[in-house]
Amino acid sequence: MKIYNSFSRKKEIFEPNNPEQVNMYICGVTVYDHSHLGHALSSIVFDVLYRYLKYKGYNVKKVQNFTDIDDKIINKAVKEKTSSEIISEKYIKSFFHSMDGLNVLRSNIHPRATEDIQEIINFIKGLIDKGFAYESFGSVYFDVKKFQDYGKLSGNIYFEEYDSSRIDQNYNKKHSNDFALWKTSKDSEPYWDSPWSKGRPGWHIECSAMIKKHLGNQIDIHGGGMDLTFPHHENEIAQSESFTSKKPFVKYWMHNGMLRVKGAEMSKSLGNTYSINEALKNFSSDAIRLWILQSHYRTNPLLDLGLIHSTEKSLIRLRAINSEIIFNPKLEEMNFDRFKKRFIDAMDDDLNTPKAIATIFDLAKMINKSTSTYNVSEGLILFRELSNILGLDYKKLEKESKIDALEIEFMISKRNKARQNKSWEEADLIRDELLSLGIEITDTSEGTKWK
RNA sequence: GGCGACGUGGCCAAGUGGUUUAAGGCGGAGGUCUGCAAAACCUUUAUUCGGCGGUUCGAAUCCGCCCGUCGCCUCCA
Repeated sequence: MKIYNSFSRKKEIFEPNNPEQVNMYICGVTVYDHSHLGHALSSIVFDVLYRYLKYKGYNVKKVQNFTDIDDKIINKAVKEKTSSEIISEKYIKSFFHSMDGLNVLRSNIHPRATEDIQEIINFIKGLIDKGFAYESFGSVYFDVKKFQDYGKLSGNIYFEEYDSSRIDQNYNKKHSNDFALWKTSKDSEPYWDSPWSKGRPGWHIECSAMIKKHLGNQIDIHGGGMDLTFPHHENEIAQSESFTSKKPFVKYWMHNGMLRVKGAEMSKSLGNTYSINEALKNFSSDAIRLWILQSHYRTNPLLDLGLIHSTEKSLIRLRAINSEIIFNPKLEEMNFDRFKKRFIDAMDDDLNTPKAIATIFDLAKMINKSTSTYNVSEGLILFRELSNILGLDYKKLEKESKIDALEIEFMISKRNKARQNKSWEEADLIRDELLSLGIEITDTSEGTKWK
């Protein structure tokens, strides 16, 4: 299997540090709002990676954090006259609701920054002891100039010359590009006791501390959005490699592309977001997953609800394969191995899900056209096996029916009477009426079906 | 200013030197089936890959120039 490593900027053969065990860490969300479709993109991509690695026989340990203490959470709590715990708890629940709705498997561990404060403090202490960090007015900063490799992931070395006006002059940092490990708290802000001040952790340190605690000094895969490459992931490398002296901290860096909305990145600060929970009211999880996975994960797709809608249509055929195909054991068995090979070859090539999906559509077509001449049971098993890797479960979008089943059956029998009398106009009228209620009628040799 | 990506049919999107005169999805056209539909299946829908040069026996795929679009560099998946 090959994976594109953002660090080397090349596709590399995937060989975990331990041949049977894969340790992966995915940057989670800051919980101050509902998760949006950009988060769905990232979560689905790494969910598929997780499922595929397990399919390939690895033991996989996946950890995804929650940043549950941060300026934005505090601001929101102030605005809503409540505590940051209540805010973060609310949006963690919302996150899980969204992820369950998208059929994203839970990670093995979902650590929260506030639950690992002691590890974070110990980590910072270690960095100070080793000379990589310094205290300043109760806050602690990482001394970027002490870490020779700074910039090796992102290539951003001379960024301090970019725009010094962006640096908050109130911080007492040695260099503009030093970043906070510990922030002293102001006024009524939440705080934890530390050797330096009552305060809270900086953003980047939690990931370093949690990775060390839950996965060890060196991990196989670290994933997240491209927007995190700098400064977040650059800073993680600086912290972790300085603390443990083990290099590389991460063997494979994976970054998904950013979902765009009419040219701009979808982002909470731009206010152009579309929440996952909202999307799930209008589209099935399969449609959202297929739409996302039909583009390669390193591209920046444009959000277009019409495209998700057309994906929903393409699912009709796949759902029918999953639920309606009847195979005949008396017929000669058909071999479908070539589809499996195509699928695996595609996924082995840096998760080429568009190609993998094309294989599933071709497999579906082959099953459909062969049912009367061959036993397609193995094709069906394979179809479900491959679909599962992509997290497609073929459940329909649950919409509350405005009409109950008995009434539908009554209308259908009424229509069939009309059909027997060859009163086609009346029959079509009833069909249209049912359609307007969201009920689709299909006349088959075994009678009329509806869904 | 620095780092980087991309430009493929009406739309979305794979493919990155020869089995590709370009996969798959949506949409369009015709057909089988049907009372008519729907679904399914069959046929069809880019001699062409932003433009111009070059390398090569051979390029959408490599190189150069030009045009255009976009991402990151600041909290963000």
